Amino acid sequence: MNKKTLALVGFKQHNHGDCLENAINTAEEYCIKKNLNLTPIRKKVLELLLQEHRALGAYAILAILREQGFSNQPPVAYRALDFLVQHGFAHKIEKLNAFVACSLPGANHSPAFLICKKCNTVAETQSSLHNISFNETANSTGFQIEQTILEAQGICKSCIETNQI
Amino acid sequence: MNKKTLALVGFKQHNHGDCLENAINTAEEYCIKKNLNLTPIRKKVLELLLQEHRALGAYAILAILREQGFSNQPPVAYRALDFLVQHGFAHKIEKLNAFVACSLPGANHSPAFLICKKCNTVAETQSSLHNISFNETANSTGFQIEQTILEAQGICKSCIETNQI
DNA sequence: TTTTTCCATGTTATATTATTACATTAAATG
DNA sequence: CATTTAATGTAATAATATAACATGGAAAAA
Repeated sequence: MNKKTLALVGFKQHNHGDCLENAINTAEEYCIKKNLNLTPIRKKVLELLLQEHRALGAYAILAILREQGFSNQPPVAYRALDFLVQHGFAHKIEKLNAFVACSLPGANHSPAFLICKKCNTVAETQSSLHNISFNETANSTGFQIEQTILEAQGICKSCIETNQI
Repeated sequence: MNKKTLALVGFKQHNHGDCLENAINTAEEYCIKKNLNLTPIRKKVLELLLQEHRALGAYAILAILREQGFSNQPPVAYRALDFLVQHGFAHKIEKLNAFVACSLPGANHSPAFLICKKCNTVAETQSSLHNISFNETANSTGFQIEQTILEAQGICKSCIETNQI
């Protein structure tokens, strides 16, 4: 139904079939190595997220799960998402109360996101490259950072260009 | 009830009575100058937020409003908060789905926050000082940023010290 | 001055997001 | 085989947020 072969990662064109397949393989290998249990539900949710380079709400995911025969109670989605987020396969976009697949799996990252308001694409980059000075400010007050959220909302290049026609 | 005279701004001690009074005065002057309507509800909500250097949820605010004789339907709180956020008197902390008074009023800022998980204090600093390289990354892909969210969660100095006893 | 418009608020209803608590099942461990 | 543990099923509800329409009152227009 959503079998695009070309989409956008960070607003860059790429072969989306490969992108998805690679990500799933990486996740599976990682889970084997770390002795994590990538159950059918968890894998399915990861696949759903990977099909989009957009954030999906828990209830959107739940609706798709139901179509595919899984139970459709909220905890089903939230538990799978918790697992994926906890192990770095997905991220929560706080601004949207929604979730995206991780685009930089394995990276020991604190991610940063660009969220396009027009097409809803979410692009991921490394926050650690950006927030050095923020960390320094925090440190200088003795504050110990555990998690940093960096999200920018705006309009992506392609939407700007499309609108200008 | 919550009449502390000493509290923390950005984890720094200060006279909180003055802090609150100054902020209200600044807001009132700004509203006169800009021809904005700082109605009783809006002013009350701003005062409630200013009394804390913590984030308050809309429903916590609503409960206090009710105690003080205002209507207690959700839109009452959300409208006041919308006004305050829109004009820079308050900010939404996305991570908490809650709101804080602006600590740097007037500054043409994009704010950044340090959120202490122990005491719930929220300290505000200027994001523009930090996210330059993030902006550059965005610009280089042609993405036009409209709003940047920068929030760090962790433990503040005072809570670290307290716990170590 | 009257009328109209606009803005703020009141109110009802409902949508959306998230969690708690307990039951059941299946796999892993002893 | 018995026991423990992890994952899932299920019901109920909590917490956050918005839509839609009614009312009131002040300012602007007539």
